[in-house]
Amino acid sequence: MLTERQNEILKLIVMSYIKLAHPVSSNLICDKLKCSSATVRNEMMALEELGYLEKTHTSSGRIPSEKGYRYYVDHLMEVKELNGEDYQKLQIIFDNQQLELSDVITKSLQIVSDMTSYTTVILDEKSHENKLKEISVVPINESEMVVLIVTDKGYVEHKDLRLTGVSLDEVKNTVKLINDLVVGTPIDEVSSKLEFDIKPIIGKYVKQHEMIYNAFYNVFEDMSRKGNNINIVGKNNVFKHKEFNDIDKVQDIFEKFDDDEKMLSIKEDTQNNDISIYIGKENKLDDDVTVIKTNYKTDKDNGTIAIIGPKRMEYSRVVNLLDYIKKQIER
Amino acid sequence: MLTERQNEILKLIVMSYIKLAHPVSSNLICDKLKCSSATVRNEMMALEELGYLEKTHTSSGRIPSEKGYRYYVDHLMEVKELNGEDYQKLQIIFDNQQLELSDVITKSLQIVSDMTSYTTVILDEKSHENKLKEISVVPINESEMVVLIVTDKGYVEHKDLRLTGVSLDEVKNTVKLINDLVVGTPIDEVSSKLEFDIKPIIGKYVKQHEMIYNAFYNVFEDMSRKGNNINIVGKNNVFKHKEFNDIDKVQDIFEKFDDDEKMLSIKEDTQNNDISIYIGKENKLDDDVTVIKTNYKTDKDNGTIAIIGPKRMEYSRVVNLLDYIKKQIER
DNA sequence: AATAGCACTCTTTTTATCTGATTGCTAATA
DNA sequence: TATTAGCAATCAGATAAAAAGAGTGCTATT
Repeated sequence: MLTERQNEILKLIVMSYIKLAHPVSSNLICDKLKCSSATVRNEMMALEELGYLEKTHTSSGRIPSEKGYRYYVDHLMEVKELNGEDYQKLQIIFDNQQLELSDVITKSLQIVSDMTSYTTVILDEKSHENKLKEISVVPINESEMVVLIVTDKGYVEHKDLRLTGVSLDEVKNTVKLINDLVVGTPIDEVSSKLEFDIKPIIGKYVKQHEMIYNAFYNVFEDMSRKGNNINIVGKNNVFKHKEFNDIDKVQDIFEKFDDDEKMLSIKEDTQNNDISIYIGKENKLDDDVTVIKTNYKTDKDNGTIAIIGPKRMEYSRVVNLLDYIKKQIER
Repeated sequence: MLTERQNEILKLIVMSYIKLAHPVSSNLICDKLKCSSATVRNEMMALEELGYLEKTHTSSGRIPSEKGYRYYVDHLMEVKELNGEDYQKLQIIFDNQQLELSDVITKSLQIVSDMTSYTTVILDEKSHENKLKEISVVPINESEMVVLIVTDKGYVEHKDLRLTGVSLDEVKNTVKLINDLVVGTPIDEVSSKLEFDIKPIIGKYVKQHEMIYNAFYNVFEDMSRKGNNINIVGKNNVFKHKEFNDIDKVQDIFEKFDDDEKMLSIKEDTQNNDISIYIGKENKLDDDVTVIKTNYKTDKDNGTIAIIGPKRMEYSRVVNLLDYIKKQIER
């Protein structure tokens, strides 16, 4: 257990380092505390021994270790109200009744990205709870048509189909058959339902059934596979932080941004609905960053929004922002 | 006018620099030419005086100037066949009959990006020649519905509509009205046609006409504005070239990639249908890169594909690749 | 327990030196 | 006259040494 003064010093060091990105010296701290630099040094030594602080070299000031950030976040950070300016800028988006939900999410995170200089991520998963609402077909010319699929949550998917030597009527018959039998099925179950319910009987109603059946089967297979959406906003903000002042580091993180598997790992591991913070090695993305995320759930879809920045992050501000956005989009 | 030997030397220098990314010395050249390094030096001096070569410092070897690259491209470059490996890798995509055209384009450029380590761009403009084919509406719940718009070229757009206090029948009446009167109209003319043909008479058929009219008007306005699509593949390849070994340069080009106006400027300025090459200052994107582009035109849509790389680019290979892709997608 | 003082450590910056690549020029050669 | 050999001059880049500055850790003192 840390003493009151150690808490105070650790807090000051974390806050100073977040702000100035420079190892913190005993002198800087003793100005704000009514004691001498030597005393602060003694305490710093203790904090380092306990693993909350680190040095960049023998005679440098101290920087927080990951354990230090974690302790700060868990015990020292003051969670205040969302600051006024941040609030106002976001409110412009939330007040706009015109926007669709997905636009609201994207735009609000765009704004957060701009305001904070961090990178934001939206991970949403469309497919899971969507049920097939309606399929329709629009012919384009003799051999081509567009298949439109709408789910009960308003999610739309479309696909070009090229079928030679098949009459439009036959396709329409198939669509009618599917609409009659499969509407209401969760979309990732449609293709298997197609296989067991439609395939055996389609021959009765449709002549060129094999070709048409295959085409639709593929459309639904594609669709259920397409579920995951990754939207990364403000990648270029990476350049603004001195921990990425090295071209190899930048390349590394950019390649991770493009690695879907890595990015999807952000979704994992949250049981609760709160805001979670993963500092450095605590996240699977990159040891040099902190990921702060939360899940959201609306009647249309659910997903995860996350903010990625250096470990030296404005924790309290980001938590406030995420919390506010989550509440607004769930409203 | 350059002498035969000067042509030969310039060509060797450009080719060597493209390959090795290192200023070319007189020695390197005289190995391949039956004359001494002193002779080569004299010629190099002449070529520099004429503006085809540059030095990085007083006693460095020579590198091609932009004028040098331009001369190489116009007069010295041998345009051979597409190389076998490049051909084969692309052919896998073009042979895949399953893929939609837009996927073929994206995937083939993805492959080019991977093979060459350059960045590729697809700029396509959907709206211009598309004519409205069919509008339909799928209700989601009492107040929400999805509007689906399909054009004669198979381009699909959809939008959520929230209308409170309006019956579905009235919306369907409106859609019927629009379908009857506006189908066949180019999509960027639809909203004005709506204003002059539909607005005056809609009141007769639909009660809540104002609200519904406005909703549809907005949908079409949005749609015609959405025409331009920018798809950049292989941004991270920038890291692979030594001209971008500087973090500021990388940041600069990444910010340009995100600047739609800058990227759209790539489309401009081509009258003909050939392949165009813009070296350094010749392009509006960035003085440090070369942009090689061509327009394509299919029955579905038309657009521009481009390859962006350092000025020290494998010109002949890239031209071959672009040419081949263009021909394949226009087939 | 807290502090003042000071030697010590290590980074950063500056300056100097050396090495190697390559040129431009001059004089000799074919 | 065109080509070449030879050589001093130039400059980037690597390596080393020196100086300056920031901040610590320890010891002795309050």
